[in-house]
Amino acid sequence: MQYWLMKSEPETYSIDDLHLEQKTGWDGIRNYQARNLMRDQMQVGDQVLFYHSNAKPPGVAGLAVVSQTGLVDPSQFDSSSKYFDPKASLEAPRWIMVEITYKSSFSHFVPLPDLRQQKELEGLMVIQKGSRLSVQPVSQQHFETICQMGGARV
DNA sequence: GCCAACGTTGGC
DNA sequence: GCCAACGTTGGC
Repeated sequence: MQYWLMKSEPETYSIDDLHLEQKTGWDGIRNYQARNLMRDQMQVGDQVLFYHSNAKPPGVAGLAVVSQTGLVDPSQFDSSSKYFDPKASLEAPRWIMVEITYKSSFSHFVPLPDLRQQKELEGLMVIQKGSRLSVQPVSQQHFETICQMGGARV
C-alpha cells in the first residue's frame, strides 16, 4: 500500500465537501507528472492526506482512500469546463483520474508551518521550496507522523 | 497582490 | 532539440 498527499483549494473543494459527498472523482488534474502518478502508481486502498492549498493557512485537513483507479476525467471533453482539453478525444483520452472516498477529518488541522517544524518530516515533498506538484507520494513514516499530528489513529 | 518556482508552448 | 516567452501554482 502506498501513501499520497493530494492538494485541493478548499474554496473549490474541501474536506467538508468530500465528507458530504463521501466520494469524488479527482478531476481537473492537468499536469503530466501528477496524472502519471495517478494512472501508473495509485492502487485501490492507498491512503491519501487531503491537503488544503491556497488556504489561510494551508495544511492537511484529513484522510481519504483511493477507491477507484483508471477513470477517464470527463471534464476534458466538456467545452464549458475550465478543464476542457481540445486535444483530448473519446478515443484517446488524455487525462486519467482516480476516485477517492472520505475517511476522516483531522480533529487537529495540521498547518504547513507545523509540518515544516517537525523534525521527523524532513524530506517531505510538500515542505520543499517550490513544491507545486498536486499529487505527491508520501512515505509511510511521514504519513503516520502527520496522522498523529492531526489526531487521527494510524 | 507579489513573486519565486516550475511547466508548457512554439519559433527557430 | 533548444530555449525564451509565457502561464500557473501557491506560499507569504
